[in-house]
Amino acid sequence: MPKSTFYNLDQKKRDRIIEAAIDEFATNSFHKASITNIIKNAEIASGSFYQYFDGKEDLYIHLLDIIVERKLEYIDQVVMNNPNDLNFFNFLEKLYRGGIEFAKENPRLISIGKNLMNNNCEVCKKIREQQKPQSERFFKKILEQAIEAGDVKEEIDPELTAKFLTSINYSLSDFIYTEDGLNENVMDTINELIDIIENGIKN
Amino acid sequence: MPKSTFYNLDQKKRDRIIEAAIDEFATNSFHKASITNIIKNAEIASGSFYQYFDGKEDLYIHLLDIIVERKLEYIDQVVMNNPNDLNFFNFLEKLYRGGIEFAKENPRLISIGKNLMNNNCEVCKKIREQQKPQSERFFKKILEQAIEAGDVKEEIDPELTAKFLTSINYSLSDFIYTEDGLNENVMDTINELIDIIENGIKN
Amino acid sequence: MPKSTFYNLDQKKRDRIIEAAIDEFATNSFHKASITNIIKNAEIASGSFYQYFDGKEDLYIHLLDIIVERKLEYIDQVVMNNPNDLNFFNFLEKLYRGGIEFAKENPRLISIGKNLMNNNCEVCKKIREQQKPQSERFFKKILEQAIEAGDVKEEIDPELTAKFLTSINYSLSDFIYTEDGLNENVMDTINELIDIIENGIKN
Amino acid sequence: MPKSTFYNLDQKKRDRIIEAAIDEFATNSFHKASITNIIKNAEIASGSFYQYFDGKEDLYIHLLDIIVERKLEYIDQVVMNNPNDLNFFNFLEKLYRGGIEFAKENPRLISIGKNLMNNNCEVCKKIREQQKPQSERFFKKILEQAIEAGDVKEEIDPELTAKFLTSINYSLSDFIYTEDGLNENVMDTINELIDIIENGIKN
DNA sequence: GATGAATGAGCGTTCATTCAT
DNA sequence: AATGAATGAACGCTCATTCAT
Repeated sequence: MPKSTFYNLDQKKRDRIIEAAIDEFATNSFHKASITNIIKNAEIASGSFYQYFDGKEDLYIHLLDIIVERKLEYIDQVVMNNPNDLNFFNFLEKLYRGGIEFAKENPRLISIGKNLMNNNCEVCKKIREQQKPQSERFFKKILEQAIEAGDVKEEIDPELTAKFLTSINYSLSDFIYTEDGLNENVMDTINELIDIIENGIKN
Repeated sequence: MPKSTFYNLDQKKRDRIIEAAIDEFATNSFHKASITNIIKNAEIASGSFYQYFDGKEDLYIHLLDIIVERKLEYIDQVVMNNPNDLNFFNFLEKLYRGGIEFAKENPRLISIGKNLMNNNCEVCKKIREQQKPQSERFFKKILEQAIEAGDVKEEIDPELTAKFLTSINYSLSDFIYTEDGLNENVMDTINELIDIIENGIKN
Repeated sequence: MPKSTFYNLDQKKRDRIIEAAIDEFATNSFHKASITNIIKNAEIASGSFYQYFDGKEDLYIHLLDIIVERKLEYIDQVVMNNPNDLNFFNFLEKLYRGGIEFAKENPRLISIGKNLMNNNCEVCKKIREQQKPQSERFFKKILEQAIEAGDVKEEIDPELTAKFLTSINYSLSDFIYTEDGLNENVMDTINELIDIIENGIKN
Repeated sequence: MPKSTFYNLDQKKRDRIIEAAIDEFATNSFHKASITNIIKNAEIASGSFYQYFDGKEDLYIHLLDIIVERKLEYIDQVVMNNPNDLNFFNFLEKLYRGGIEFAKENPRLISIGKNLMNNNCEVCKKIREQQKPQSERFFKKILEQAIEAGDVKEEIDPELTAKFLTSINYSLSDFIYTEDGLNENVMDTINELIDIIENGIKN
């Protein structure tokens, strides 16, 4: 958690620091990411950094909080436009679509997230243990609701399928880029994907 | 590429170096992985290391070559046992099963692979750009064969579905561990997974 | 010397600062003692500190003045109760006894004093050069009086013996703690000590 | 404990490092002492230092070992010249004399020792707890022998008197310097001191 | 008089790599 | 071919002090 001094800073300076930090952690693993670099790019004094944050790990965790927060805004938009009569597969489509759009607009944040998920350093492991199950629980809950609503067949194992949907959700951002660069027809892709899943588990 | 001096070493010494390197890169990101540590654990002189390899990156690339080579042995076994009358979905099951088994028996190698895929450092990006399309091309080829053989319906986009199957293949190893530890029933999991896919794209 | 602003502070704030400073200098050498820490524990603004004192050294010297002042109160009590018919060795006993009691009740102040005596940093050396001779002069004076009064034999060298008595006085506080913790019978100890000295130099 | 690499160095370089370290620790408390400074004065690369020692604490402990070792040479000389028919007080005189001479010739080592005894930092406390009782035990042992031999009267408490003699031993070096500089007649001083003690505890 | 953000020199330490033997 | 000492840039971080408000 940043210290209160960080929140007392004017918006511009705070933004400069966060921007520099995102840049650095997006292009480097936790250990490679250099506080020295962030300080240089944010144009603050080295001592100042430690008046805002407890240290490298503190900044990193704050960055992850920001990512979750920003991603939730996308999900919220989906949920807002999701009247109860939408079925599970339409909901899933909106969710994945939101995820893709978020990834498209925030490639650096996605990069940080991916590094977190795959880096075996102690800090990353610790943070993962706190955060991992949340996404799976979310998918499990909406799957159970979908079974109850009759959208999804009863025989599937919600826990396993939740893992499956989570995994796809995580790797979705990989679909944005083809061998040759940005894939402009991602939305078609999503629809095909949903079709496959729908054929697999619909009631 | 290791220098010729490395291949002139006796097997035992070479093994010690590779073992130490796998250990180090399996538990640390490229940057955090310490040549100093590898040298210590392999019990060689620090100067010697630079007579075998050009540096850290050279060793890392060699390690990745070893991983690909070892994984191909598993796939080869599957292909060997794969008479032409096996249909696409049985083949896919064997492939994934082989992947899971490989992951189970070589957790350190999988760990290195995951790090490679998700680390945005220059070295990792460079290597990925060289290696990424290979797996997708493999799946695309067998998908096209499966369409021709009538196992898979014609309407699907082979390129997209190849990406999809590749992505699942990569994330498969995540299924080995549940929240509570080792998942003993992975094979059931695979079957459920294949069923979902089969329902989605079969002819 | 604290600035006048310090003396304009209300007693409570002044006490908080001195308390925090004593705590810090009692547990750390001059260099390790942290103004930052003192500021935090005294709950004042960092800028304020430099409106009260010229800096770390200024505060330290002020602390030493306080210690001397407080110790003199103990000695004063001894002197007050010291009618002229007390002989030198009774006086010495009272003096040492007072010292022990002071050390017992003010372990932090003693700790600061010991650090001052043994730290070779420039600040400490400078202060020592100003303060060291005072104690020796005190003992020399009362020794000369004791010789005149016939309590102590004429052959001893007052200057040397003053050094000797001063040195014992300084190290007296070490006797409070045995290897196994607090020594409950310190007063017996003192008496034995005085006996040894008395046998050594009495007339 | 220095690493083996340190002992592989040629004598000259080793001496330069130890000299620089003694200089630094003699004039600064443990925390103030700067490895950077030692490195600069010893004219070695910063990385080299950490190939010789595990770090600051390791070097400090090694320095203390050197001090003990060098001081024991003085004591050994005394013991060598100490035929059994020497009585306790002659022995004590030689011991103190040796101590004084050692302090005279090695003021920096004495300075380091004094700092160790009086610095409340964790490192110093830890080391003290391991080393403190040794000196007192030494004096207690020879006191008990002296009582048995009839040199010292039976009524004294050996433990207390050992503390007393140890304390004098420690503070002896303070006698070398008077207010006005080096005291040339230290040996007379010692004799007077021994006389006082002898009058106090002899049989 | 009070505040607390800003500063930057300095610290101990790590590490990939070089090079003389 | 083998050795291991030497190197020095870079790192995360601390701290006394300054200064604008």
